[in-house]
Amino acid sequence: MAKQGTTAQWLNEREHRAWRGFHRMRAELLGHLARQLSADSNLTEADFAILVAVSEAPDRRIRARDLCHVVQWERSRLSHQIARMESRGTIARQPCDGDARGFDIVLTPEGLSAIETAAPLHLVAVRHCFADILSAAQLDSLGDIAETVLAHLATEHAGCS
Amino acid sequence: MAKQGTTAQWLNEREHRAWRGFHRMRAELLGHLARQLSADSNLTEADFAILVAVSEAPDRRIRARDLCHVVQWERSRLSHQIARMESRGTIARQPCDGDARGFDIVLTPEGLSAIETAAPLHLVAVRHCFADILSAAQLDSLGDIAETVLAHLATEHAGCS
DNA sequence: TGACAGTTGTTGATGTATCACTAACATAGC
DNA sequence: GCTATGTTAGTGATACATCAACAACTGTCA
Repeated sequence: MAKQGTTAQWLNEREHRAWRGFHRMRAELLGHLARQLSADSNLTEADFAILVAVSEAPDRRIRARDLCHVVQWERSRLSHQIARMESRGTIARQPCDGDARGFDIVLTPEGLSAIETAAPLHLVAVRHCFADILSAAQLDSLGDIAETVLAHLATEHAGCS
Repeated sequence: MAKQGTTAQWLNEREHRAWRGFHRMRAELLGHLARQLSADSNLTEADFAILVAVSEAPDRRIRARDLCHVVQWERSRLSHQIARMESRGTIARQPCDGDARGFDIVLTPEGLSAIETAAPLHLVAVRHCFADILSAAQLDSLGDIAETVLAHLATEHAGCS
């Protein structure tokens, strides 16, 4: 690996442990939950997120544009995902009145039953591998850490770059 | 959303904050670092991981099988990544003596210069968005949390399921 | 009207992840 | 030697993510 005259300290032991740990936790934990979800309900994480968002919307119907904001995805990513889920029969597109450009996304009966089965199972998995094995202090600390990092990134983006 | 007679407590305020925070931190932080890396060095995170691993191996040469262990990837995932990087000219495959099945991965001159440029820039980014904005206590706590979760998942897998 | 900027959503190319499969090898028994 | 069995190595098919380019519609303003 290279070193440059422009300094930039290497990570010390503590920093390195935190960074590596974060990476490995992310990889293993999310991988585990995704496999579990797929085995239990034949849904992907993406499917699950969309189904939850639609099922929580008023009348279980939401315009694609608004769904983008709820799940914090880009339009294109949502468009591809919607197309896949439509072909699998969990959701459907319906015209959106007042604006011929847009579409409303609604749950099909299959989609509704899928999310009603999957949600409690997924909750148990999150409890089992995450919430129940960490202390209150650890949960608070993780919340603080995330808040700190996210706030930093937000100011970063606000100032453009 | 469904509730089932089989209980399964919903996440409380503290648990929910930690879980949502972890998810959003992962998405925003890793997304930011990946964009930065791509802009600075025209490398993906996967490219970076492989180049680091190869450049740290003895003689800057490592057998595919061993590289799998170093980066903790599945063979198949590595195989695809190697093919892409070979086509982009950052690494090359060479026959491996003693075993006609395997091959060694080596850096090309382009690959070497890419990693020597990228590594210090990436380090600065990790410092700036992560290591430098968290306290020592927070770094320790995150390390502990990751260790706890990973240890739990390991025993989980050890006992099969 | 009609030009035009902004919004909404789709598409295609490229990159990435995972599963199921085949090829190469090792070892044991005949 | 020659099969049977199991392991390791790598690829192909399929699904998902991201980016850039595009098409369709809306509202505004001349």
